[in-house]
Amino acid sequence: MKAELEELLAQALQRLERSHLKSPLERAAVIVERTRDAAHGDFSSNVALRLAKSAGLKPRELALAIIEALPANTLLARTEVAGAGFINLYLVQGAHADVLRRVLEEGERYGAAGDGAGRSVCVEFVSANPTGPLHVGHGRQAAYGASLANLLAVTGHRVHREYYINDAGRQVDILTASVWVRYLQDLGEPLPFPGNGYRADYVNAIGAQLLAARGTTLKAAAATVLEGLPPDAPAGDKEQYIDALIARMRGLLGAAGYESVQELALSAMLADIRDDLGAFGVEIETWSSERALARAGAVERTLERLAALGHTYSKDGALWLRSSRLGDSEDRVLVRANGQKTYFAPDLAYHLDKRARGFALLIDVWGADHHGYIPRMRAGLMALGESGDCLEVCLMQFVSLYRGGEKIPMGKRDGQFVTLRQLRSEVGNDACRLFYLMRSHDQPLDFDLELAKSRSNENPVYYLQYAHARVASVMKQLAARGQRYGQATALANLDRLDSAHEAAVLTLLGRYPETVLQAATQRAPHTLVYFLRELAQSFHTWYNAAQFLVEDVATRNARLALALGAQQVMRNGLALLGVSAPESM
RNA sequence: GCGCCCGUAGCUCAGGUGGAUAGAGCACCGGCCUUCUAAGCCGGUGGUCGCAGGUUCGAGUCCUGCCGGGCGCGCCA
Repeated sequence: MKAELEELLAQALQRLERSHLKSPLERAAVIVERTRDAAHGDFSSNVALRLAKSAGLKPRELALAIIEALPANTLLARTEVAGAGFINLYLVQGAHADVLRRVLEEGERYGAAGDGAGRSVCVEFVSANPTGPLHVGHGRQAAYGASLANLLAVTGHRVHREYYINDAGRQVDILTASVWVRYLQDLGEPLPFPGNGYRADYVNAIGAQLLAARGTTLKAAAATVLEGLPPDAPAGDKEQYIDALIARMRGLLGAAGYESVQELALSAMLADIRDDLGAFGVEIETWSSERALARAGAVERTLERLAALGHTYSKDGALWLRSSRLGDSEDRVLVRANGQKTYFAPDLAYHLDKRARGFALLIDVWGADHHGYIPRMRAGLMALGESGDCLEVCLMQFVSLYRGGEKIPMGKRDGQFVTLRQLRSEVGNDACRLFYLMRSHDQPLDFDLELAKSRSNENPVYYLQYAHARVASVMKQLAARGQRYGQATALANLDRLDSAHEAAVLTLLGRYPETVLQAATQRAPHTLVYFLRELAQSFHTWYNAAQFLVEDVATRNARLALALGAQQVMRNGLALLGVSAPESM
């Protein structure tokens, strides 16, 4: 609709270009937008204001000339010049009815607008370390990533949802040792729990699982384990202690024994995470393992390629990337002096792998605390011959939990944090998803548990769902009265939808595809939430002002058609947000 | 010190590539159920858009400098 109107204006300008105007006009200057105020028509354009100077005319004069030069069309009922030189456009009545016709015809496909042109996009999100359950911060990333992926999919992109598992490195070793200590404690060994270990219930549970699976085969005496180890905190250094403990565990169990504990711990954690996301309605197509990638030699190949291209050098015994030449503030270490790779090296290999798998665009959803990491990743990709533009990072600001106005402290090591699972079971998936998506991603989120739980009018979830359920309820009432909805009758009588309330709902239905496109383009699912609130409000207002189930068959069916159209758009929008659309409440 | 994000109504926040009188929810005040679900609707109160300059027909939006808040600046992940 918008594009067609812009085309009409462009044609009018072309005519003027020949007769009135001196300098040629830029096509890009023709912009038509929805009006905020119905008194300004359905659409308006500021093109005359923008071009007045170069045309050598006053804005209002130019606007008038443009209107006179408009080609004949079937869209516009009337036009006017208003304000400083705006051109207001009023659509013919039938144009609104056509929107409803399309909604009912396209059903769940309505709103799909194909600007993506089949571009393949990999959306990587959550990617939490498998050393503990997902917490409320991950939940926000999950809701956002899933919704963004949905939006991209309906705007013509080929979307792939992915989770990167950091299943290598020191944190996983610490988890492994923590589990083993709990296991030994269960066997009665008087072993102190390491100060730097993961002290939480889930570690105890995995320890018990290990005991059930392996019996006493991994047992070692506390004295043997502790012999010669440096002191733990507070007397000593907890980092040194845990590293020594891990080394001791490897020595006592052997590589295979150690690996088997780690395997069990990782698979338990991953099972929990998969289950959690699944229950949250978040679909992941590929779980990429850092370890698997490393074992396949991808990290080594990446380092070799960087070296071959002259982007690395050695200094102080470490291997560095010349990232400062590619937009980063400084060079970055890839391999430490002790021979161990930094987190950066395998992560870069992983991103290269995604490109090799054919994704044109890599969208990463990260926590805001990782923002300093972006230039380095981009520099790494550029060093590997990729375009810096192939990576796009969406930063999620933090989530703070409140209960009754009081902030809940969150720390990962002390076991005090609130998990996503706890949050979901307390407030429900729908409230979770919507609360997570109500704010812009670069706005910190204060999540109040009591508010999200409340079944009151403070809770916006019900407001949206209620609009959907109300239509279902009307249809049930219709059936109870022994009447039926006739779509053909409805479509033949759409001119009965002549009230201001009905016009408002129709306009919103027409705006839905633009909203979806905008939300996808700006990576901003929250704009869809705001739209749906508007739609719900517009519907509730109409519902209260008019009776749907009236005697007159033509009017009744026309109104039901509009109600069903609003319900359809509400359902489509909620689906993109991952929120359910109930038939009754 | 440098970098990223933020500052809009009492509170929590929206405000596509600059546009017409700055919006919503909550809170507060007053109305609406013998009629399709009152988890709803209608009306009202409430603003120097952090401050100061600049760009132009026009700035909450763009530029510069301050002030205030959050986060990050490891051979951690």
